[in-house]
Amino acid sequence: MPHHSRGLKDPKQQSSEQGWLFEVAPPPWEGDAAEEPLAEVVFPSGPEGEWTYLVPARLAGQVEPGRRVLAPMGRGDRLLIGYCVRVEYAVPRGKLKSIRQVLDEVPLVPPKLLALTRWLADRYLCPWAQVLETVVPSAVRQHAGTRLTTLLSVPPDVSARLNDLKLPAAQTRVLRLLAQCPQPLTPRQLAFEAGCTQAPISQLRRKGLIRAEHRRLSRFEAQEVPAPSDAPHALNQYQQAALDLIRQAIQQRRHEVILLHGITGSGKTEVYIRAIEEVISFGQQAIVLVPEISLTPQTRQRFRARFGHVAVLHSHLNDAERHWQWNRIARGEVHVVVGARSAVFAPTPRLGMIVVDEEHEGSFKQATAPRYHARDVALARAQSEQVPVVLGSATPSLESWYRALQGEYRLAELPARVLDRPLPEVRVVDQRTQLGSAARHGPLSRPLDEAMRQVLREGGQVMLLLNRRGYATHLQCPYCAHVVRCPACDIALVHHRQQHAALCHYCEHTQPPPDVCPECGKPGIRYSGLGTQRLEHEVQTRFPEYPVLRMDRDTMQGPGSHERALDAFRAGDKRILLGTQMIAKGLDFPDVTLVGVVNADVALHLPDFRATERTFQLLVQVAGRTGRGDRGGCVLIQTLNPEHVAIQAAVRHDYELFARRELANRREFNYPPFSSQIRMVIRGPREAATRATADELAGHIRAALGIPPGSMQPGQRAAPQAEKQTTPAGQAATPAPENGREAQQGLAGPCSPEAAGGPEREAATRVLGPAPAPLARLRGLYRFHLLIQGPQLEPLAAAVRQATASVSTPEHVQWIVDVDPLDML
DNA sequence: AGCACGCCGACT
DNA sequence: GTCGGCGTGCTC
Repeated sequence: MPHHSRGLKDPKQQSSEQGWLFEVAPPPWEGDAAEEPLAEVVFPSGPEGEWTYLVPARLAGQVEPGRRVLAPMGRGDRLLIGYCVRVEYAVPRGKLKSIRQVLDEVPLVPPKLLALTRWLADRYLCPWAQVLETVVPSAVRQHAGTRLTTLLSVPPDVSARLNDLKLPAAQTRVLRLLAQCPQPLTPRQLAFEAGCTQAPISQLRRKGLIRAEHRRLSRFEAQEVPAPSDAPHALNQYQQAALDLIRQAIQQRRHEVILLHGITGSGKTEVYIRAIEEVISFGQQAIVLVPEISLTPQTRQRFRARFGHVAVLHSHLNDAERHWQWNRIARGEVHVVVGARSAVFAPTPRLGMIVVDEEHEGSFKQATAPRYHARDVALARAQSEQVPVVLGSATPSLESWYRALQGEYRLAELPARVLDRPLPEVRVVDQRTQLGSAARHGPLSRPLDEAMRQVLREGGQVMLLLNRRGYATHLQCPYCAHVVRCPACDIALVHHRQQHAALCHYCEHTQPPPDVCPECGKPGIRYSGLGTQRLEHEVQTRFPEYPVLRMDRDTMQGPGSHERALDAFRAGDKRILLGTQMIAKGLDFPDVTLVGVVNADVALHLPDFRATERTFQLLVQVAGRTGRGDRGGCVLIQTLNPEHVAIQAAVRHDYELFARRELANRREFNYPPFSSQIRMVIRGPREAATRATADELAGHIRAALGIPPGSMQPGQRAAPQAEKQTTPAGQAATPAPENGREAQQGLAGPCSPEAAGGPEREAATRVLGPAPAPLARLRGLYRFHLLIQGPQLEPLAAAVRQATASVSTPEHVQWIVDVDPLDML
């Protein structure tokens, strides 16, 4: 039976039931004579599902849930590594094979985490074993940094008759030395101490006078420099109120979700730290999830300065370190675990709280199977362990915000910055009126240019955000309008002047930039579309006296490059910092008194219903980089859409305005949080076969959901967000959904009073597509996608399970299933 | 995932 | 007459 057919429900729909994550196994003492221990095993590389094996007597105590085993599979009894997920006492049914060997000395996954992995497999529609392989770091599976060692000791009965034994001199010396030793020794150590070779030791072992045991010991020595300690910062009234709310939940040992909505610079971290202190005082541990990008040395220092026993799980740990940290955490030696996405699986024995900082960040969603969202996993884990969760953000995701409005989460607001610093003034530069002077002013409008000059004259620093890397974002022939595209990906190549190459941002394809049109052969290809490289060039030309620092994926390659760049900016060697969104998040430079957004519209018109949300979040985050010192700050946003709600709300620092408007939009189109979604991408080397598989899958899913084929509900569009800026010849353009009607209606448009809290209207269940994905070809593969949408997730999931089980994939066609997709490209 | 069985075409 | 193509199905 496939493991997922048992239908564990979404925790949110089942919050009243306790213990929903746990399996009940009959206690061993209730079994009758014919019953014996049977192990349920799942295989990461092997057939899907759970397989039952006999536990031979010699392994009786060793086979337990969470430990890996070697088990025979198939006619040839090929030995496979599998995870034991359950041991039951039952009468064996049919002919069963036996476990051959146990691979781990202790469970790699403790019982509570094991239950969580099962929940993940159900929720994200992937094999249980695949989840286990994700949750347990490979360093732990490989026992990295440990060595199997022999430890020698003298049994007590031998110690007692030590004087009665008649032995050769060397053996007597060895035995007496070892008997005196408080700890067991390795053969090597013993030989060294006794000043002899291995021979007398071997003799003693053969005679049974020395007992040998084999243990896996860590060879890893931690060498952490103690961080300078840091005193608590004083809390303002809002921070105190938020902390009180969290502490209540901690003290009452109650599961509760607290959404901490705090504007940039409002001191959210200090609230987390105080709450964690409370957790530690109860002898429990806390997990803090942060986006990978904010796992900087500064963040590490901050936590290490306030807590003695912190494990910071960052991406530069080596295998031995990672394994050592995992064991430390599992032994309960760590009070606080700080890490990115995967830290949600930290094996803390007594979890007291989970904090998800910047909970709106898309990097919490894993891009490969299992495509989990760490925030949602945190919610599930916290519920099963009955502990509070704190979700913190200046711009909460609309999913979280909506739940807070519905009363599912408690809302704590930090509406003021620490030390009562004001928020920066945000001004819009309407580039529609600047068009005539664009040639003279290039990427920097006159107001931005003047503001920069003034700030630099006064000794301040400037940050410029441009969320596109490269020099020119497209290469186009002015005669035949041909745009140079990636041969494998059907996406425009970006010119990188430093590498002197045209390259594809999706597959790393690189080619020399053409100087004649590859289509019509005429010379003079136009390099247009502004990227960070060209911006750097223009700014440097315009401000020759101030060296410019550029941060994007191209300049931040080597280890430590990030840190070095930020140190240079902090020291004031560089006065102008420009870059992609990697400069927008979390940085704290008190001398930055001007932030310029060079083009706020970059992400605004992508074919994705979250485009407005992403733009608003980015603007608020980058605006928050200024005004953090005594000198105040100012933000200039260049845009062609000054009336757009994302920009207007950012100008006013008004999250609630944005949320109200965008929630109304989501409700109208039944997008999340008013519906659940599953996206499927079907890809393959041949277009026709790929499309056929997508059609077949869609047919099965529609049938399973009871949707007649070809039916179109009112308001349904033929394709899920399938608009491309450019449509290749022969490919039918599909009608596009408006990803933000706000674009047209602006703030003057209608806004229904019940927009964010009105009565629930049942959203129709529908299947959009198949249609070519916005990235219709990637790395040489054609891509089609389906969007399955409905009021509840579980029926959609059931339909997808049914369909994927009954459709077979022809010739290299693959599909992926993405539950709660964040990315629609 | 691997491995066998199975049912049709070109070789000794 | 066999060797071998890889389509379907089973593995505790």
